[in-house]
Amino acid sequence: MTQHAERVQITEAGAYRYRIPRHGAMRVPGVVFASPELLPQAAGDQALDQVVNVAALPGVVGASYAMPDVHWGYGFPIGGVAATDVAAGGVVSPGGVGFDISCGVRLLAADCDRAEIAPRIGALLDALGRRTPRGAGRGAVWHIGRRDLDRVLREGARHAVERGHGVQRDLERCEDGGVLTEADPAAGRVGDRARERGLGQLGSLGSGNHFLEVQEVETVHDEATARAMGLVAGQVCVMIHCGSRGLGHQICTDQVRTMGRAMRRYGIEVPDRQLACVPADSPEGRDYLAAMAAAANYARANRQLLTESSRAAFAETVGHGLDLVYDISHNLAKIETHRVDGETRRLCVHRKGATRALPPGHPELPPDLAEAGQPVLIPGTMGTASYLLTGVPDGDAWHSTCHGAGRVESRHQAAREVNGGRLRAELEARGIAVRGTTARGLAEEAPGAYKDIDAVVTAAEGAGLCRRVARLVPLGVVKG
DNA sequence: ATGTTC
Repeated sequence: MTQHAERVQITEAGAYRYRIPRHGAMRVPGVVFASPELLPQAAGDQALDQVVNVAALPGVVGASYAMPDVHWGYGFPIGGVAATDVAAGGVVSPGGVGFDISCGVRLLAADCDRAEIAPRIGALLDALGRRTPRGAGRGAVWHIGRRDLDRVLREGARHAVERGHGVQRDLERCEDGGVLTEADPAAGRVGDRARERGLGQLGSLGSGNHFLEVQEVETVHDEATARAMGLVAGQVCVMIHCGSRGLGHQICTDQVRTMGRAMRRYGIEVPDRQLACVPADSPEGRDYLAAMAAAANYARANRQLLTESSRAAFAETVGHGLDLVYDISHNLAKIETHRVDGETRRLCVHRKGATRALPPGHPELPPDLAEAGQPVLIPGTMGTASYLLTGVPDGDAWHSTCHGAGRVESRHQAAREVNGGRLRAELEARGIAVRGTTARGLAEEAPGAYKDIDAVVTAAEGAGLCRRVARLVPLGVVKG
């Protein structure tokens, strides 16, 4: 029997902004950035209940935030952002990062326009498909031993580049330079099972909503910023959306198990056991963050290897190169410094299905992007648009914005309503080349199962979280 | 998301 929670009470609080006043165990209010249409409304959708639950985490400051693409997730909503004050016993929660640790997006810019590659798009997609292991399970392009895997976990994309998989400039265009140096995959943090799964999947795409797309810059909203990021209208790009595969999933599973036990020792109570958490500055909290960083490094190395596969496919079919625009995660907890009530505080910022969006002038930007701001990469649904955004001064929610379209139908529901073969034919008829894995996999990712990406970005921009730079549309898609 | 149910 299903028991439906009482509807969460929300009030309008400005442009594309709703507020959930504090009640019950909430330590801070909830803030939801959305239009009326984007608010979770399906019966049984408990995303807003999850926003309320997150507001009860020990040490949480500001608000429990939800982005316009928010939907139900494990403990935390996907599209949720919450920060805790580390020095005040603020917690870290694996549920606030998600199972696909450091899942993220990479955008590559080709030195050619659509017309130039149009005659060879089929051959290009064939080559990309052939070189990109995808779907559930094994499939690596870089076969390494345990010692090298340990270096991947410690050094991320930097290690891949050191071993010849990429160029130095790639690292300059990765968040954190492609490596979280606090990673520590010591035994007890990253187990044998996680390592075993990771060894067989380096350079693979995965499944679900992960994809590799050849895209065209369809609309440039801000020419100067787009140019500073290396993009002009009509240009061909590659967008890669994937994460830490089975390794990240296994690390999350293992950490959630141990954290559930540790939580009781700290006397922490949470409204949902999926919000298991411990103080970020505790032995168990530091263990989680070190293991999470190792998984994040794997994800960044993985995207680096997928980049090299794409470069090889472009070189052999169309004879063009690919420059990295940026690589950004949307599933991560980060220790960051922010102003809270007039004081500088160290916060553990959880972004789960939410993207960091640094404004122009932020000290963490690479020098050649200092004036433009951080490229914020928003993958849309298969067959629809994707966006390049940037951060804004005084960006809300600790400089965060949306991460994608946001699912509104379950995979099961989508698969029941859509015929994968027909969907593929429709995409091909619209000129979008498709290299999929299974018909069911395609059906589960049908555009109708997601919110409208244009509406999500309009809400994120309207709420003052980010600014549009360019809109990209697919020419061909390789689906996991 | 995930060797799609340890």
